[in-house]
Amino acid sequence: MLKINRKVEYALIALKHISLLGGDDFVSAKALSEKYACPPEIMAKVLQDLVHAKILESIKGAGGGYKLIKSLSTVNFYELNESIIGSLALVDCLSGDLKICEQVEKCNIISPLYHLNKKVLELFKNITVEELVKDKKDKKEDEIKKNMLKLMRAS
Amino acid sequence: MLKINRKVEYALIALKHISLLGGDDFVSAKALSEKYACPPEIMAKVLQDLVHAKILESIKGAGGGYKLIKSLSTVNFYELNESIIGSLALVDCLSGDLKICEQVEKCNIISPLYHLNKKVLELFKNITVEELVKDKKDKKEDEIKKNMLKLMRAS
DNA sequence: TTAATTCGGATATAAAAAGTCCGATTTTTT
DNA sequence: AAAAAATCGGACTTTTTATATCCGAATTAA
Repeated sequence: MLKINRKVEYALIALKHISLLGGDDFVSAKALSEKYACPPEIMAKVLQDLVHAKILESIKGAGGGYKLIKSLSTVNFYELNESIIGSLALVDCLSGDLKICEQVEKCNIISPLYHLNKKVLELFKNITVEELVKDKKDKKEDEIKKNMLKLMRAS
Repeated sequence: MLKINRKVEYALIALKHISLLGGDDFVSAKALSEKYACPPEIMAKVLQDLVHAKILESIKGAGGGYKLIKSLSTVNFYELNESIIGSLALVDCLSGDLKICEQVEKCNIISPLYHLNKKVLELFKNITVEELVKDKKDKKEDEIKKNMLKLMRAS
């Protein structure tokens, strides 16, 4: 519940890698999937989505791959999500896809949810992807990784 | 994606109804489920969760039901979610349940996601359930309902 | 004693997310 | 010319999560 999509995580991971590369270097889906231990097909699809969104450019064929063609300071987290999974919303009746909800007529909480939904989306819109892939280590990161590794050893 | 849980919606719907009732009136799960067109068993479970969270009090037996025992101004939306579905997080590795993530060691985006996650949860913590069930009609609500009904007729 | 209710566990169904597979195309390298 | 390394995109399968249902027990008012 409230989870962001795994593909969006892969996108951030890939964009961080690619943005650190810089220049005219191309990186392939395969290389990224190996480096970050995720399924190559999914990484490939995510990168394709980013091409469609004009965030990356692709070169086909042997030696091909992807490079950045848009400054990540001009892409916000809301847009990134939309590029990959489509419409975002806390509840279906507020999503762009307008799924039918049988409860509408009886529903007594539409309006407050609309405002809450708006706030969350605004939060996402106010965070650039650049900020999310910025290369800053902090204690939090080490702490989280440490705890996770401990947990994994224990199980 | 990013959806809040349907049970939480039922909880809000029920709490709004119950808070408008006021006083010492009890309302049953069955009555609520009929009024708001949702499955009675689910409404019942949600109400039980709210009893466990000491937001409602229940009276068993014929003529029994639920009433409010806590001011909704003292319950925030984060707590409401936790009462009903447990730990909230944008990604599993940041949830209280600490699910194992095979990518941890390779992951290069933990820290920014930690901060984003914190912001969203803080947004939820800063909204009281009282605000969410406040009885204010606005144009948005009418607009949304109108669009939804049009959509339903069209299909 | 019966009917209406809460309570809680178990299970089933449906929907969504995540992952896999396949075949086509493009381009470089041999 | 052929082979290898890539992107591309559709279809499909599997897994997980969310939603819903079912059942039986306990409680209490009528």
